[in-house]
Amino acid sequence: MTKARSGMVKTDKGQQTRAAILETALETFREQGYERTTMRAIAERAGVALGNAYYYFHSKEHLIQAFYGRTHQEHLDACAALLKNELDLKARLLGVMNTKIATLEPYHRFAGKLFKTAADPHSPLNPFSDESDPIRKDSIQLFAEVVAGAKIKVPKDLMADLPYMLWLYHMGIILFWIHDPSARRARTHRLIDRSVDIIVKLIGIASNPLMKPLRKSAIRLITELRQDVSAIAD
Amino acid sequence: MTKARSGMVKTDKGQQTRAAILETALETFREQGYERTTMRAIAERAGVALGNAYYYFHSKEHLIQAFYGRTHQEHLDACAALLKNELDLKARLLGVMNTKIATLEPYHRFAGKLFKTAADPHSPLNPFSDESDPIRKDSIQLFAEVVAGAKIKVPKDLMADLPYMLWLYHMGIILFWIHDPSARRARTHRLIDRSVDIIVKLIGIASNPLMKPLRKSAIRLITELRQDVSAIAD
DNA sequence: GCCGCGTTTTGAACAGGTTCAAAATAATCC
DNA sequence: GGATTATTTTGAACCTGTTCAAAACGCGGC
Repeated sequence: MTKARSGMVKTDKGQQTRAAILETALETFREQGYERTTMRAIAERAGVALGNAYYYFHSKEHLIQAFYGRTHQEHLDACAALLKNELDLKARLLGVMNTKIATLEPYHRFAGKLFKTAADPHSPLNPFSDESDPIRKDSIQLFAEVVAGAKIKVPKDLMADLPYMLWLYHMGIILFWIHDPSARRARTHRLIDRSVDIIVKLIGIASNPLMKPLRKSAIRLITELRQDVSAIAD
Repeated sequence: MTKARSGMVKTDKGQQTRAAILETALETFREQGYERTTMRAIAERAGVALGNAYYYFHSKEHLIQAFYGRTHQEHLDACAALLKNELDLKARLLGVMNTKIATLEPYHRFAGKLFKTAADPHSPLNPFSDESDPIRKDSIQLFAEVVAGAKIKVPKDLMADLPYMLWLYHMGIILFWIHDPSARRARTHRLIDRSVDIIVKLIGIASNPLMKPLRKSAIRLITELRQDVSAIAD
């Protein structure tokens, strides 16, 4: 997660410099927002030369990827207890979602710019990109646990793709959150309440044998969509 | 649609200059892509000074909005016949979607950058922004016609929000299309086939009286989401 | 100590988006 | 027509992300 992603850091001193730049960057992003933070400012504040920041991070955008990893890890930790103790699917999903946006909250200010760059198909920050693969896998895994640990019966076929579907759903919620200017993200929370309720109901309905044909084609669609998306890196 | 959006153009000569810059810009975008097209190149090719381009378009991104309007208009025209003659909902929706991506195709190359900027909540290009309101309304209206002109019965409550839902769906497809590198966008077309099929089935199922409770809460969710999103401009 | 070599650091230079004050041009009024 | 005002046009200057060749540093081997 917070691993060095490149072969450029060879010494301990290098690690420290890299860390210092990253800390300074995230700190400044939180304070000033992404746009208003210049690479020169980061370098100066971190006590290194401008070029040095580029030695460790290929671009300003690359600084963002560290943010992904960090908040994801925080989120995992914050969810651990809930996932260990709670058995009700609805409560589990609700908890995971609310925790997620709580984790992201300090960065709401620049989250917009973040998503902006992430939406670019050619950007390595794109959540579907190869470079994002580890975190994406990890993130989907989290939703697999949400389902697996719940006392609920779902058909095998649905079970297989449900984690991915929930991950997609969670991306949608984040997108909404980014655009949500309401106090304490009240609207996002309300949206989560409502949508989680519906999702759980839908899972129930979809599990009904009568729904098998529709379920099948929906799953097939998702499967294909998934393949397609991951095939994009060519 | 293609109306001048600012109070800065007062004379006929001004209109012409504005148009020239816009044409040159879109042309160059198509040829070179968005990133590789510099404002200096646009200005030079259009035979004006650099600053003049900024007199008519606040920023490079603002040049994109014209693209929205233009392709939307093209799409409307291309759909007119179908919507007049076809009665089957599935065929109507399928046609509108396939036509949409056909219209966008010449710009696929820079569509990524386009969406990238559009994803920024603070960008006027954001499809949910005030500045995008006219086109958005118009676009949703198109889907209202898709439904209204079909020989199909849907409950009133669903009818009210269905156009918006379909519009959201169509945004999702565009997002996929942007990321789709397959030859002749085969995957996007397949996704459209599959998803339209499911949507039509879902509409059928949701219209069942037994589904009323779930339908109600889903509609409520969408309604709120919609309000929220449009309330963002504050 | 000092040489060689890989790693890290530096800062100047470049590129392209953006701003702005001033100049040129067009429209309006007398 | 001339003066006044509004609109359009210009290009130099600025800012910030990015590149790169050269310098500095750290360290094992002698």
